[in-house]
Amino acid sequence: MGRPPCCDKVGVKKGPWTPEEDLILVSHIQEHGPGNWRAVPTSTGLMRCNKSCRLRWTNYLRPGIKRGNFTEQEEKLIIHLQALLGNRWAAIASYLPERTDNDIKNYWNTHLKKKLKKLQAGDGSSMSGGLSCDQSVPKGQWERRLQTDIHMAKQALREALSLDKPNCLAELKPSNGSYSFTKLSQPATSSSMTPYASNTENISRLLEGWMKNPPKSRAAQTNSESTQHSINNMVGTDSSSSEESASAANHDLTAAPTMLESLLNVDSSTPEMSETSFFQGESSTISDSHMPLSSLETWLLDEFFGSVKVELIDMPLGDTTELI
DNA sequence: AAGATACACAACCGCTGCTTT
DNA sequence: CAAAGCAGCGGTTGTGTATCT
Repeated sequence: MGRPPCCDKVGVKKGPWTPEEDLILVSHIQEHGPGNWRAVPTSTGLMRCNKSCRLRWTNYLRPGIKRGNFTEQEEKLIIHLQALLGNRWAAIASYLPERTDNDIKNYWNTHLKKKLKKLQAGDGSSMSGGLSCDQSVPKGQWERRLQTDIHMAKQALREALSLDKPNCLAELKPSNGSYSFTKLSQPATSSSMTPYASNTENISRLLEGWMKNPPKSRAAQTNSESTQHSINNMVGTDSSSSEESASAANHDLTAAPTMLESLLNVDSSTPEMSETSFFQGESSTISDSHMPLSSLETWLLDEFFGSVKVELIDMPLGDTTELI
């Protein structure tokens, strides 16, 4: 026999989440962690099915989610990954830790699809950066080759980023006329911080957040935005400010190592704790969903370090080859 | 100003693989 | 081992907002 049913469909609420529901859900997750979704509706009293609770958390309430304004680099990465992986949005999202699969999927369907169509109609070339998957190679052989490649690429990336310590990011800094990578301390959104404060404290902070963010015209969005804002306050992140900085510094060189670091964390055997795996119960799909992609990593190296070289090319900074 | 249409995105639906009993 | 549930994923829909006519 199987398990008892998780929730009956009778009396289950549907539609947009209210701030109150968000609050209840977040409070529950603060206490118990994001897992055992089956128990969430019953223990919280939420008239939602566990699936809805899980989706609301993973797609909206989870800390560290960046919303809106995809950067050019993110766009390129998505296009490239989509070309490689197809519509495996969860796998694609695992390369963009701050974006949800739903977000990426929506962005693809509403923006990138059209953009690509337009471009392809224009000159026949794709935006994927000229990546070529050797389809003639038999699948098994191709995968084995990729396994070897990914190992080598990871090693090279580790060396390039000097990631000998966990939870360290690399930053590109000018030094004596040339650029070099130096380690950064972990940003506030990372797993080094305490994700949840005490329950009552957070509830009051949430409410405080709503008081400071009066409703705008778009009710549903306002609710969600203010909740997210409050939750980010609560957990020590601020998506709006990080969003601002992200869009303002489209060519922010620190973004590349961050993304590349997430690549390095793909290996589940690494001691680093990724954002995803940090949350107990939130099963990390990274190792499962990642196809070994040597070409991807090569492309990332080209894309980010290559662009660094391009950006620096006009500066009298000396040899940039040490970046790689 | 009002209706029509397009757009953006949150949420739901249904399927699949894995886990539990 | 089989049956049933769980969790995750991708596709699709619904709804609010913006823009156009």
